[in-house]
Amino acid sequence: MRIGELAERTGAPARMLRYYEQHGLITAERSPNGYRDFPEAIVDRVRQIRGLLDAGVPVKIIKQILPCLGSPEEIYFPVPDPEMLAQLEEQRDRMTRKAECVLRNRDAIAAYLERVSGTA
Amino acid sequence: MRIGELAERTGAPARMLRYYEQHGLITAERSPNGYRDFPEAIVDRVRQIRGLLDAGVPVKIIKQILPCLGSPEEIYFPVPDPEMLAQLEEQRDRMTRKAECVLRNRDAIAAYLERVSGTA
DNA sequence: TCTAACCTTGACACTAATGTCAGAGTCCAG
DNA sequence: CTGGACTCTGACATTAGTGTCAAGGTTAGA
Repeated sequence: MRIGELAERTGAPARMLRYYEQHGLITAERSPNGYRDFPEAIVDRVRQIRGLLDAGVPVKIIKQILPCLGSPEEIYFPVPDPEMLAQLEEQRDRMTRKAECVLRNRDAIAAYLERVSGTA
Repeated sequence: MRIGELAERTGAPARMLRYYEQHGLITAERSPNGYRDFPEAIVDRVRQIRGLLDAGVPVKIIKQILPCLGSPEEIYFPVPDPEMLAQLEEQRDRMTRKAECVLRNRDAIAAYLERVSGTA
């Protein structure tokens, strides 16, 4: 599919799709006319990227962790570089803390809303 | 306490503390010499701010939700503005989705690490 | 008293993620 | 075959969060 359709289906502006491609988050074939040609599967990938971005995970990190997610059959398990493994472990723990923090504060908001609605 | 001590105790550079003050996330008295004078309680507040920022919550939102968290006895429950309540509800749901997304991807990383360590 | 360490404000720079616009090529539909 | 819709690249603008530096005031200690 072309970039317009992908944009429409994912909600990501075409500008961002080019940006993601430029930064190696997604790849696209090129039609003879130079237009990007995305495979169907890219839709989910873009949704995942958007989710991670929205969750505050920066592009650099997403690029690192994307290969570990989805389509595991595509992965070679290419003698995992120990440095990268360390980064992944750190990232995992970081995301744990991040989630905890978000949930803690969400609960605080929820509690506040409870109190207010109870008062009303 | 002065800004240097606060910076040291929170890990936030003094530059950022001024930034937070400028954006209304924290407040400080002023000593006669013009130096900021922070109360003890600000330490936790700054830690909370840092946590939220690290979790990808922008300053604007933090400013909105901070009054709802901590020290509830300080809050007047000032006829909660319905528009703000709506924003808070949206923020709560947003944070739920955010946490889910982060956890989902963290689990994917964890699973990957499991596989690799199992293979090793 | 002088120096070092602290504080002040203000300015400039940078990165990440986006928006937007310009100029040019492509393609379909009338 | 022409106009409108789509695509391409590239450049510039913007916002948030930070880093850093300059020029100056304050203060504590040798």
